[in-house]
Amino acid sequence: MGRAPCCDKATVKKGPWSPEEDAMLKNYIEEHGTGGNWIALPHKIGLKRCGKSCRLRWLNYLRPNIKHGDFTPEEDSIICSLYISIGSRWSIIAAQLPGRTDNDVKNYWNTKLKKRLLGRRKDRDAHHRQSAAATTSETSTENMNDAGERALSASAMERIQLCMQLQELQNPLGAAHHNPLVWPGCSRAATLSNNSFNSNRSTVTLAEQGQSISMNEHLMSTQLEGGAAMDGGLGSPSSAENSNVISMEAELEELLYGEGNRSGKAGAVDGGVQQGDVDWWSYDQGKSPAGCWDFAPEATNAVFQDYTSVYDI
DNA sequence: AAAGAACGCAACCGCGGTATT
DNA sequence: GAATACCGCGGTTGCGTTCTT
Repeated sequence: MGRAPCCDKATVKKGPWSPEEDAMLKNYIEEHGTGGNWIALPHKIGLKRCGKSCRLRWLNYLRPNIKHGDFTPEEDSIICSLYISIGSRWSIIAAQLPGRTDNDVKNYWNTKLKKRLLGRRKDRDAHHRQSAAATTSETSTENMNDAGERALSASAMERIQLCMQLQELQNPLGAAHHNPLVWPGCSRAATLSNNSFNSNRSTVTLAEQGQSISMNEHLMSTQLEGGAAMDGGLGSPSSAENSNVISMEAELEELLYGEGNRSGKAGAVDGGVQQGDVDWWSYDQGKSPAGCWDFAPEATNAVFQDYTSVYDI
């Protein structure tokens, strides 16, 4: 037995809001506040809208100081950094971007940033399918990996891919072959994979405060659950650790805009994937052992194990 | 110029968490 | 402790706009 609906769907209006409805809602809230009860609000105003719809409209559109469009490179960097560390926690990510709503950030990620970073996936998948069809000698290990990949959510897959890209950038010589993936800001993963955590510690510039803090400190401060991603924040990093802290921003910048565009990244924002961007899906195995899905199956398994352990999939 | 495809964004839906009774 | 109601979130959908053929 499901929960009773919050409103009568037969009498409630749906679809785009009219300027009149916007004005009614805005005027009422500015004068009286929400009253702590969104469900009752539309009745008080005389709107034929669901309370949830009113709340969404207010938070995403009518609220003062809302910014729309034109995400800055700094905002791009923050979104990517946080997405890699905490996944699709849009409300938390949006909280670091003054004037941005979670819906805005989510849409921006889905329509722009994800494509910019992972846009090669379709081509790569098509190529992979062709290769698979051309040969009947797939190993059982490979099949297991395919199943493992399918078992992960799209979000998890994206985060794995992004982390691998970052690791590749940080360690182009392929040492990552011996260093299973470490999630930025996650010492538990580092422990599980017997790896150094320091080189992957992220630094996020908080646009609102104009200061830089480590991703771990940041995540602790955002009161995320005491799970995996937060463990890296336990205790203060030693001076040795501090000396090894590498800002993720530069790497993200490179991923987002390509090395050739780092100085002119603003222009690249609107251009999508361009020549010079990191060609993630075209990496071959010899060139990038840990930087793509083609690397050794045992490494893939380690990645999945780490990931599923840490994120409790 | 027209048709279809792709894109971008606003809005909706359903679920989990939490407060209240 | 159970039931209920609401809030807030993330995923998804629908539709208008823009681009491509």
